[in-house]
Amino acid sequence: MQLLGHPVRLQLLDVLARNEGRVCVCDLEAAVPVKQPTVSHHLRILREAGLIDAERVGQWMFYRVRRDALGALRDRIGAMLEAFV
Amino acid sequence: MQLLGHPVRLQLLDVLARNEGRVCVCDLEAAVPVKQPTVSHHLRILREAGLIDAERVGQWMFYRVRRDALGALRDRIGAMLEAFV
DNA sequence: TACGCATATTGACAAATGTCGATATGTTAG
DNA sequence: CTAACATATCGACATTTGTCAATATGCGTA
Repeated sequence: MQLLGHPVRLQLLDVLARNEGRVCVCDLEAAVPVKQPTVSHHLRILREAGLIDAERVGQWMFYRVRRDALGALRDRIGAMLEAFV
Repeated sequence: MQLLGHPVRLQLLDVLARNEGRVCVCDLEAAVPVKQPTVSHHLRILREAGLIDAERVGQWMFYRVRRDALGALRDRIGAMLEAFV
């Protein structure tokens, strides 16, 4: 849950979700108010959580959302909140 | 979002959601692995976020979930995640 | 009034998290 | 092979967040 509690990570997910295909780090970096090492840091967190995955293409790394994982997360969070309502 | 990112707050919400009426701090304290001042701290955070509210009854404070607010939060989070999927 | 109880607040400290500069790793082009 | 580029990792530091002991506040009772 605290994965989604950071604005930079939400922005990254947002950009990745909008761009159907893959996005390189350089583009993500441009979309977010932190420097490149920090972008890599957040990308790693998202990747280790299984929400995105990465693929090397030439000298670039391309990331994309795992819509299945995000769907499952949405379901889990929805169920949790539903139990509170 | 980071409101829901702390286990103690989730436990508090859980207890409050289960008990339809009101729950006093002493009962909440028993349900959670932190000391009383910390419970008060988290309760304040939840209250300031509008997710619960408090009422004084004699020497006790009774808390209860605001199911409307949690419903609204669920909807907002759901919509957000839906946009990512 | 004074005492005891329930909760809140304060202040200090600890732990977790975020950030960045410097540098390492891997890639392509010449 | 070397240079230039893209990204990752490291290490130090700053910020945020969580925690608790001590204390304050508010209420009921004698």
